[in-house]
Amino acid sequence: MTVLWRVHIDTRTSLEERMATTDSRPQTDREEELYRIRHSTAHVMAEAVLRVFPDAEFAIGPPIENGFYYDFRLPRSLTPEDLEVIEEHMREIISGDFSFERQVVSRDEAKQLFASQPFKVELVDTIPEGDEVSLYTQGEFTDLCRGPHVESTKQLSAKAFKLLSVAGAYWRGDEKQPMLQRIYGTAWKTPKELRAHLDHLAEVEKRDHRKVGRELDLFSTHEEAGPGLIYWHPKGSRIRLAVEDYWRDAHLSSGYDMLYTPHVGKSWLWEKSGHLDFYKENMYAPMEIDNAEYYAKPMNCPFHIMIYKTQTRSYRDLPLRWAELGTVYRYERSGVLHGLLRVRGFTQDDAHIFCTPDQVEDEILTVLRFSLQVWRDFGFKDIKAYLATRPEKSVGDDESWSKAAESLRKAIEAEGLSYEMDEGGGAFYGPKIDLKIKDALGREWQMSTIQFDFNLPERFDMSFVDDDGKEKRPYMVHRALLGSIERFFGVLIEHFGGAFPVWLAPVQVVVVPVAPAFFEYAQKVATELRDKGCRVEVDLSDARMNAKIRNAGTAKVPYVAIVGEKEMESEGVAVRVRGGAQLPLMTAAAFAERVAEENSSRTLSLDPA
RNA sequence: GCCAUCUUAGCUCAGUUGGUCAGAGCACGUGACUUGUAAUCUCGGGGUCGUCGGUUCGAAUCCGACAGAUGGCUCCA
Repeated sequence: MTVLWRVHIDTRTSLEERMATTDSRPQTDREEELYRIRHSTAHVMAEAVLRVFPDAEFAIGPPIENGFYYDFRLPRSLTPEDLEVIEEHMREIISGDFSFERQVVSRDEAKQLFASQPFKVELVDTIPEGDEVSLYTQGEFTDLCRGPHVESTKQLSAKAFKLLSVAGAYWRGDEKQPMLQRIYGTAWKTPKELRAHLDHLAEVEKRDHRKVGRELDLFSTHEEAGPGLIYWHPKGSRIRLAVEDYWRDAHLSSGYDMLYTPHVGKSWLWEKSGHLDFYKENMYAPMEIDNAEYYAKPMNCPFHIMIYKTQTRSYRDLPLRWAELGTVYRYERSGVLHGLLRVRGFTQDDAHIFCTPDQVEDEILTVLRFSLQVWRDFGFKDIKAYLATRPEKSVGDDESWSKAAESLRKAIEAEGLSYEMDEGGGAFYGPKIDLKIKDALGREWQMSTIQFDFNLPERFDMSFVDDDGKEKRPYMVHRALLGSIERFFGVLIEHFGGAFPVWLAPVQVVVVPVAPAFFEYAQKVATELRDKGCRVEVDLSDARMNAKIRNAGTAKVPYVAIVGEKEMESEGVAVRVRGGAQLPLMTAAAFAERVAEENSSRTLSLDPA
């Protein structure tokens, strides 16, 4: 309720949260088995912790995606060395072949048993009336637990788990509650699966956009100049330009108009919109100009509405589709900032659609279809929708809500998208569709959002004149496809691991002369490529050819055009494709043609064929 | 914001118990070499060891505060 329109939250998959939170049992046999393994490994870890810290107080320890965690209150902070000791104890316990014994007790018995465990006592009281209170015991450790577990520790593998990290976590996730220490671990059926998972984690680390961004000289942040604010370097900016050029073209040819609006607005605007009531804690402090308070904008919507209201709008004018790459500033708590994915200043690829109630269904379908096309063009094919409906506290009448939600559902089904319902998960001002996009490493990212707004048109008293001559309230839909350009860039970097397709690559071709004698010809080739619109660099340094090729490879440049005696004679180029493949000798003109074609068709793969 | 960890040259990192410990590789500059598909060699410049304060004869090293970064923190048997 405190948030009017946020697309910039929940940077990463909520899969983990869902597994940890929902009551849903695992779907498949394999999931069921892993669930038991992880849950049981968590108990084994708790027993190991108990051995090291006899005074430990235990909170909760559920299985999560790929692993498990357990929260404790301990007499001192854990160190990485502690994890090794705990792991050692765990291996010992696992090899001990202890069985997991289930036992049902009364609430009073449970409370007595856990007299020295305040968190457990609290948990007993949260078990719904009528549910059994069950305990699981293995070895010297007994836990209040719903189960299920493996039958015995011998069904766990001492070589298929690993403790990964220590983190702080509030008891019951409430920042007013005590801070506990959480140990995260991963557990699998076999050592091979564990290795595969650890390899996956290594790959994720390798592709980290913060690392790749520095290596490829794409962007930076500066603590002296303010955290969470992104500096786009020339190469990063070049990629952004390619993204924005595409974005603009796609919007213009899909019936959108473009807007530019100010970066700040007087307090009147934010009072009117309600942001100062509901969103103030996320806004930058006001600056005073001529005795008035101005705020840096956290959202673009009020500005677009101002433009809407400059004229009396007729039903004949609608729908209006207004898009803006609007840069907004939001105060994010210091602990949540993360590279490009969670920042304090960012550019939304924002749009607002104003339409009549009759047009809503078509508009929603069109905007959904459009966003799917955009994602496919960037090489993301695995997309899932989440349809969020009316929460308890909300504005607007029932009819509008159900009509809006219905149009969202119809659009999803018309596009054949798989989707999940998020009942009551809509914003207070309207239902929405969120799209989650899976990247090359199988991670889900929440990027696009399509949201109805029954609040702002009311607050700003927006209207259009209908065919019966009466003034009516237009429907307003917010939508962002890429979300924020910064965050999209971060995901893009990790999706491609920095090896961008030609149409996005900041440098598409590096021309490498084999010796200074061919510098002139190399420049001629570069000019020919440049004339065809290719982004090309010539390496005229006095480094050796091998070093030049290596540098281009490290920079993940798609093509290296090598020129020497043979090429000069035939006006050709010897092209090496990123990854090492070699194209057949071709003329410089033919190569330029090829790159230009890949550029304009936004080819994603780099096939030598 | 809260918990933990971290902060040494542009980057990646060494620096044993506080006492020539301010180092290496890459990058950068210089000179030589003039090369056919992932690193040629030479020499050189560069850091008040995040900031401020404290302990000590002496601090990159120990203590505290602050800043930033990193891993986490809705509900949760």
